[in-house]
Amino acid sequence: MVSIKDVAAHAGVSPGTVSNVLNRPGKVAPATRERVEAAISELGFVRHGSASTLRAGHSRTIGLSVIDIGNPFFTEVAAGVEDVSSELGYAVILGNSAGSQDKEDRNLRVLAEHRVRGVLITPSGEDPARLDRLREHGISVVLVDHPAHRPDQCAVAVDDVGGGRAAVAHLLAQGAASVAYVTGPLTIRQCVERQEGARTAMRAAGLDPAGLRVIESMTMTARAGEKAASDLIASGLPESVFCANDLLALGVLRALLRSGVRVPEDVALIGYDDIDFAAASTVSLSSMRQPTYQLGRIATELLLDECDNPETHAHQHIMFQPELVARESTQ
Amino acid sequence: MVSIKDVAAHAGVSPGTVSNVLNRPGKVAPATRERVEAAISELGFVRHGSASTLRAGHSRTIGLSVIDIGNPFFTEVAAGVEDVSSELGYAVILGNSAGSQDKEDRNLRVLAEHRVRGVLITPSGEDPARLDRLREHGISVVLVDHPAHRPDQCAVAVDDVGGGRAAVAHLLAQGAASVAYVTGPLTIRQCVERQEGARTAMRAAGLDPAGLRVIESMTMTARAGEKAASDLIASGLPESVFCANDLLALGVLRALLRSGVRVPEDVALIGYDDIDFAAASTVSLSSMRQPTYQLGRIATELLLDECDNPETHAHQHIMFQPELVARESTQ
DNA sequence: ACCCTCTAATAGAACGTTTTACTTCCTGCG
DNA sequence: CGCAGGAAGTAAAACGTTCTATTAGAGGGT
Repeated sequence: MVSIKDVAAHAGVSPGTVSNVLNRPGKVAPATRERVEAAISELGFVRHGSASTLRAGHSRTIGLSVIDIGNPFFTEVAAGVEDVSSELGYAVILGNSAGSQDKEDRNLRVLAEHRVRGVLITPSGEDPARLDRLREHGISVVLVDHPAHRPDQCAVAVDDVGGGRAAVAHLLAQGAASVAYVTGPLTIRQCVERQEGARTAMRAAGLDPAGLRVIESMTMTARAGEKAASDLIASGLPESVFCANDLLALGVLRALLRSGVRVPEDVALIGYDDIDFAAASTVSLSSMRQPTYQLGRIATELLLDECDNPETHAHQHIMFQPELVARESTQ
Repeated sequence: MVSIKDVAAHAGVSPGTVSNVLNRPGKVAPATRERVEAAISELGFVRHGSASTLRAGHSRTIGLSVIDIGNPFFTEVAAGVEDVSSELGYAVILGNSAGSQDKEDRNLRVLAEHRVRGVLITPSGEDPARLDRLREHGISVVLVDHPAHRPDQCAVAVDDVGGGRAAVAHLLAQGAASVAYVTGPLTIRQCVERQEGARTAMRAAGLDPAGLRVIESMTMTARAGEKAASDLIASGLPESVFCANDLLALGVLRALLRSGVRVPEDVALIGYDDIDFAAASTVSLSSMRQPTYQLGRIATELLLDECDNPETHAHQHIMFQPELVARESTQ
């Protein structure tokens, strides 16, 4: 394996000069630089990242820990993260917590061992202590799709209360007099806040928020949505349904149409996330769009700014507003 | 930052012993081991992975380079890769080539610098030279969803010719007398091979393979599928349509239904990949299922076996058969 | 001619592990 | 009693970079 020394010997300079060519090309005379660069490509030298990290004290790698890489929401976030990182020459180590705190802990440990420059994480629980431990090791943390735990920390989130309010306000504006909320586990922050928003909208419209019918599923999949819809049909349909994500909504939609219920004439339906398939389903689905890709991009930019410019960096708590996308299922 | 030396001092042993506790716990007396372990957790020590990699000459990291992380197909592959890696204590560096050779090259370079143990890649082009360069640096390469370039290499693929044949054979068996093939760019190996399979099936049924109507789109999205469907409607509908992936098929389905064409009564329709949404759409979509998650798992197992047991490792070329999943859209 | 500054390059230590060769101590056996 | 052999632990040399201090040389101003 060819090292910096071999390059140095081949170019007739010292290893330090080669290092300068690599890291501070301005510091070395043009003629020498060219000679070194020729030697590099001639020998096919590639820098040993670990040696570099060891000596320099920091790596050009960040960690990304998400809850479910199979969920289109996180996939788009990951795409944003990957794009920015790749532009700035950073590598991304991917961790999938699959909702398990254990797995998340294991992943964070791996990231700590790699001495990543920073970590982007959508935490799967509400315990900030594990993240504080990372910070003690000098690893910056930026929260994604989650409000900040503490002031000296960046976070990029979306207003879930506002989103829930807007979704239900839209249903009510379309003339619905009753609303059901089909949701995932109410241990998940997002589900709870969207529910809270739904109640706010009802209150604003002069309805009793206690009248919100809540159907809670353990998973947030289309199958769970179908199940929820049959519960609704069995116990009497509301005039409108708000689902905590689009997968649930697509399941509800399918089960309703199967049973001869017309959407939106009999029941208006709105989802959340605006995944690609929402627009493509047969009765196109209204939804709350989140700037998913941007979430990933901005979080990464904040993280890398915090790493590369620690003295000028200002911590930011960014809160996006989701955007209502009205389609056939509500009009 | 606490190092192995601090731990050694705190436990009253030498650094070498701490290293042994970490890497070969059997070699150290139980009493000492406990003392060291206590020191480790007391000081909150985490091993410096780069130092370890530098000295040991190899890392516990692999690279994963895919063509489009936004595509559910690759997402599921990634989930399989991540699960196996995480079980065996390996970290995964993610690279998204987005179909660009340049970006793929950049990603491979980053992986080489990180001295990853191996690389899993779905190559975006057909040039094996770049991958050979990795091998010269001692990095094992396993191809995913792509046949092997050379015998001394592992590869995990799916029979795309067979899949195309089975899909079209199914359409013909359902009574269709004409077939259109809606595909992505015919520079993509998978699209070409599925087309070849389709022709084989026609030949086997006594039809002229030249009668296959081919509609080629530049992207493989639902939108492209809708466009393709309007082309078909404008120029006269075939009795059946085979799509190179499910996103195209869902777009075709939607456009057809919108125009009052009944599926499957007027036109039978089959997709490819069997993504989750295929089963969830209003007219559920027939498709060719690929063992996507398994693809990721097995490729990773092969790679890590090649890395961890270089002497006993036997290179394998695995070819899965896709499985026909018949749903409403073809019966 | 002398001192000062500036540029270009170098030597060599340091980063935190792993590993090899070595010491020490114990145990069992002839 | 002496000695082989194993177990447990240590000291010190790597691994391939980066970085600090240092040197050598080239001008430039007085």
